[in-house]
Amino acid sequence: MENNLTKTYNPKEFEERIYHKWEENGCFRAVVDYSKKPFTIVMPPPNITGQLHMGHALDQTLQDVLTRWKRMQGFNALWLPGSDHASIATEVKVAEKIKNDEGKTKEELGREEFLKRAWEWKETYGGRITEQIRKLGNSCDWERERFTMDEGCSKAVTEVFVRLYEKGLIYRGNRLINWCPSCETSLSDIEVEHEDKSGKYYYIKYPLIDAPDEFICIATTRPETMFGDTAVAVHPDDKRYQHLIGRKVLLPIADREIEIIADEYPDMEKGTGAVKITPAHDPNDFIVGERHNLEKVICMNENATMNKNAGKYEGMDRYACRKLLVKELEEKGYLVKIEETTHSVGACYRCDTVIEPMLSDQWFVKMEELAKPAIEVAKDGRLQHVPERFGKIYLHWLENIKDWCISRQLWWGHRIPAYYCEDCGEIIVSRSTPERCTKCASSKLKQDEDVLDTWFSSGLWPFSTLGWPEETEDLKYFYPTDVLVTGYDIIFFWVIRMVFSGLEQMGDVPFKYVYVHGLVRDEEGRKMSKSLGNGVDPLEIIGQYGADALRFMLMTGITPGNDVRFKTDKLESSRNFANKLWNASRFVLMNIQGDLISEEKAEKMYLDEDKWILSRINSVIQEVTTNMDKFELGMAAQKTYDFIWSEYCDWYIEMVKSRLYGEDEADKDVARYVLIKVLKDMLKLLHPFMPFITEEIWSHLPETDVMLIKESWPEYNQAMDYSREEEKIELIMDVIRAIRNIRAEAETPPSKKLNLVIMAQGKERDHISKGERYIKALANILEISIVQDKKEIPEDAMSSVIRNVEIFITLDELVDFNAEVERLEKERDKLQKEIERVDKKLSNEGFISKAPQSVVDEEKDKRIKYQEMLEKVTERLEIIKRKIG
RNA sequence: GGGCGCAUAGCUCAGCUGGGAGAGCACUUGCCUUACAAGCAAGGGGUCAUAGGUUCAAGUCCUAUUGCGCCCACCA
Repeated sequence: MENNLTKTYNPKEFEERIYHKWEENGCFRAVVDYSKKPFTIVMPPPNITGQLHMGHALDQTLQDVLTRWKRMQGFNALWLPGSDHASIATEVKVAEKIKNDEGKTKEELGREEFLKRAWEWKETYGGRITEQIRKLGNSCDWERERFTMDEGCSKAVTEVFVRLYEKGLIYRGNRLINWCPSCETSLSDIEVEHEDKSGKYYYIKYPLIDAPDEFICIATTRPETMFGDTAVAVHPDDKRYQHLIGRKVLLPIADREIEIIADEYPDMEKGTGAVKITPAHDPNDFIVGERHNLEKVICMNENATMNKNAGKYEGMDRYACRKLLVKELEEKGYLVKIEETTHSVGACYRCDTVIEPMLSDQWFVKMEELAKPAIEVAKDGRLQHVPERFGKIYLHWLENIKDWCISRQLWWGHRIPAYYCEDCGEIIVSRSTPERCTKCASSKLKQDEDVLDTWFSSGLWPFSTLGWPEETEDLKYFYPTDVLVTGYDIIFFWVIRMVFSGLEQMGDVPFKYVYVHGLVRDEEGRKMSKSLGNGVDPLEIIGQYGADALRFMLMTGITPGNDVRFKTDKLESSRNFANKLWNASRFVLMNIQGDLISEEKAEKMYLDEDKWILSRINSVIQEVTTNMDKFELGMAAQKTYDFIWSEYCDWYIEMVKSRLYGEDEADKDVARYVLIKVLKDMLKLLHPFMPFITEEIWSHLPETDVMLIKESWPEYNQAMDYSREEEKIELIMDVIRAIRNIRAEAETPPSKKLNLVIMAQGKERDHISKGERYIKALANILEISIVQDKKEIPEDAMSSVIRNVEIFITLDELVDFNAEVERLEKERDKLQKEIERVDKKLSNEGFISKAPQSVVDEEKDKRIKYQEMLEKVTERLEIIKRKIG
């Protein structure tokens, strides 16, 4: 047993040491063991693009709290860590770095060399991230660390691709996709962020071929796409245009003939009711084009410059073209008018460039069939969202799902396992590189240049990390995982993909619960972002306040699904709490020299306050466990905090001091026993939230050979339920509070010892006499006399009523009776008000007959209690009033 | 256009299945009391957004309204 805690909590002294100790002792390791139930969480793999931010700290702390808690509960807890290659995001970063360092573009460098640099990047930043995860205290099984592009995960990706292709669920198609002209790749629908922006409506005349003086007027926000127009559509019911259907117009500038067609698509109320149809550059127009078999004319290049179909505008950027084209249209009399408008514009989620809908050959996943089982599991409860409302969002999205474009024109990622025969054009999708074309036997095969959407591999994470497609023991034992913890911002990107992938490949949900948390916002409530520069670095905070304080700050006062605000205040208060616990532990350690007595021996000698604190921690254990079961982690942390500070420190330690400093050795032994016992339970309850400080204190306590991380979670113990006796100590506490109150109001220095007279009968008298020494110590009282006769009440005293107990404090100086009257009158008024309120309730027929008996009885008891108190206060008032005339 | 969330003390937020309003910080007063000034003790401060409804009883459930925020959607 050691007792060398420093005076102030200093996390730097032990956090790193303790983490090493855990790791060295394999505390985070989880291996298949059928004697225990598994509890599995796979870590949402952080992107290797940079370093951890506060969002990660929140996300991971939640997971670590759950993991540590379940581990203590006896589960075989596996928290599997890893990182994500983050295809597009990393590629952009690496390209930037190459540009800065070497002044080269990635094309100049070449694919192979570029990938080499990307792997170097991964080594550097991946390593940095794992170090950060360690600093947070996270108890993940490092021996199982994975990367979305490691051999196993890559194998899983190929396997899934091939399987889906063979089932006809992956297809290659020439469709309209979202194109980022800056990243020069396609994007899936959810990778496009829409924002309302102000723009202009351009009304343009398209003259009729057979009647050049007549024209049809269309409205568009993107005139430059007119080079891709292949029709003008009007609604079949639109009377204005009936006579024009089937006739042809001249596409101005482009000098091409296009037909006016009838289609349900145009809205007669909007614009002119006539719409230019550009199937290669607008998703709606694409559909109309399909219906009418229209030609699809592409008028832009991949970098969003105009192509040869734009004639003299070829090579010009789309916006430059727009400007000049409008000018030309105006000059030539085609422009009718320009209106201001706001419309939704889509931008790339990585680089914020306005996306261009483009017609392109891409790979897609057919979603309808895959979505069905994913919908089912959410409906039948096999998959549950915490909080529930996210289940609705999940369902709504799945029920309206569209095919998923999975090919990306990038280099960093899983290359698509499709090969094209240069002789016959056959497409071969294969697990390994084929040697010959399966159709014409040609050996001239070329692999698809594209890579897969990064979320394709993330979607397989819960089983690819456990060894799939091999049928590993791990997979059998740990899958399905238990909880997925993630932010609401990636439900669509990630959660849904994992669910349908898991159901399709594994035949079971990838996890039973989805715990959804919010974002970490800055002190002003703004989203933390790089562009605002308002991000807070978790490592800096850990350096300043310690990992435990950061973790606790993130865990308290939060509710699932809601955003958390980063507050320095809250951080300080968490750090102060750690310090409080630290010092309480120091106090305990200073007072427990020697061996502890046995439980049997202690049990026989418990005093009231021992029973009280034991009973209280027992209740707290029960409540906190219930909260944890319901994912109410913030509430669990709060209750633990309150108990430690307001009950153990503020009351129990203070009460026990008089015993520890007293003469009775047996009494001391019991106090020591209880102090340690309760402290140990507190440390256990707090450990998931503050693992470092609790483990450090634990190591100094007697009889702690097993590390706290391996200890079992405390359980409710019927034998420790002294709740019926709690009122004994609560009465003492009330008396002490009342004395302190009087003292403060009388402005008596706390150092001044006072004499106290208490009038009490029956069991209260008994309780108080047992608690005399605490009253003396905690309220700084010199002498207490407990009386039963009114005659013994000192005349010159201040008084207060607690239940049916009256206390009187005699002061050396004369009591200011006028002030005393005022004080008592306030007390009386308050009691009268209470009685009135209770009477109103009790006189309500409905209340008496319909409210539960226990509630009614409670009110009746109150009525009696208040009445008694009121009588006493009134009587006292009369005496004083008489006295001062 | 559809959906969701929030509105509680000066600030930031808790408040689970309805039964006398809470915490942290800030504020006032007094204390360096032998674990802790990163502390101790005592206090002030709230018609729980508004209006209805259900109920014996509503911060809590229902409806509507207002304000703020978010998500989804093919508004040419």
